[in-house]
Amino acid sequence: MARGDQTQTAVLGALSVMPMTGYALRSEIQNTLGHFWNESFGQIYPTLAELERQGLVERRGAERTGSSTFAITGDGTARLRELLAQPEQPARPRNGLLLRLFFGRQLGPEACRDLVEAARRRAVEQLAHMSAVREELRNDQQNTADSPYWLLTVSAGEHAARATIAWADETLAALANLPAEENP
Amino acid sequence: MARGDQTQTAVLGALSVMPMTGYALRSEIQNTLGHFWNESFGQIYPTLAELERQGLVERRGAERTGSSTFAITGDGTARLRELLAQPEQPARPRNGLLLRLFFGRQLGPEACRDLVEAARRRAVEQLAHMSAVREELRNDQQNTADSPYWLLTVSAGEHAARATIAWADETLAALANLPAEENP
DNA sequence: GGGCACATGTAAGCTGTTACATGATTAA
DNA sequence: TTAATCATGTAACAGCTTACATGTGCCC
Repeated sequence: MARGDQTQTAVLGALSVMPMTGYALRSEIQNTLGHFWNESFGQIYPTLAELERQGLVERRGAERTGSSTFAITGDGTARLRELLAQPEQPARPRNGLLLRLFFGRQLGPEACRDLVEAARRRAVEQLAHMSAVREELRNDQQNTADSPYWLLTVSAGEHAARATIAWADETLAALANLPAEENP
Repeated sequence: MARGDQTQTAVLGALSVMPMTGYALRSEIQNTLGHFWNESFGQIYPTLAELERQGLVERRGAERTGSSTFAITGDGTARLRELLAQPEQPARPRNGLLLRLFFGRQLGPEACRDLVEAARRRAVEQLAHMSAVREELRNDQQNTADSPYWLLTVSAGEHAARATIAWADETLAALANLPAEENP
């Protein structure tokens, strides 16, 4: 699966749930897929244009007013299934926190502690966000066929956040026992 | 912190542990930072050239034979500390597994199960790899000043892997109770 | 002498972000 | 009427991968 196809997958997938504008697409992806996916306008609009050219989505509503809704077509749904069945594109990891900690000797234990505390705070926030999404899903009577799958990704976010919190607590305890770096 | 600087951080950081060739740099980054960081030759060599130009690293050994060792300079160490102190560059998440699961209704429960099982296997492998690294660190009498920090990143990898395994087991149980998608 | 690991580098090209330009609609 | 939000798009650029070109040293 070429990299660019992953954006097509995300866009077609979101439109398979409901038709919406490019702008709404961005918000939805940010709010709902935010903890594991990301797309910017610079990708969404060209991708929509390309998908329209291929007949995989349809533009509805007045183009002249500058606001149009996109809907997935039958071909689009078929293409989506094809794309989803392709092997995952392994993401290249780039964790700035762990990079800094790895060279923490140069940075010193106090700065490391600050970084870990910040990471812990972000994880706690994420946990709260996941709870909110879970609640939303419970109260939403639409999309009952999709929601079991959505909950799987929420659960993944919760597990990851809890793991981060547990690790941060351990790490803070370990850092407290480390000597301050004597800057040579 | 501009994005390109992150590669400089990784390169300077690795050279702060010990001098080595560009080739060795790549191997070290892949083996030791592999679970949270990534650099390719296409970045490493230009970065080394740029760092040399700025006097942050020194090239030692016969250039003509095609094999030279790079060592960090005093200025390089200062620069490294400066870079490490910069705020983290938030990585844009792109998790192909969760993207597929989110649209799992289109993909069907069986294909989802295969994906989750594959992810579980990868996590089990990662856990084994982390154990091996831990063992290596225990037996290594060099770098005793750095190793406490290295262990923090190993621990992060272990927590993440265990969280993935726990999530995968829950998810597989949940998927077993889902009806197969009737393809319309 | 053949193959493999070590070693250095470049160039093409893709992916993705950011900043900008533009305008409609809505609420204060 | 002004500001915010909704909405669409483009262009420049940064970042990174991949493939290629090239050569050495060592072991079998």
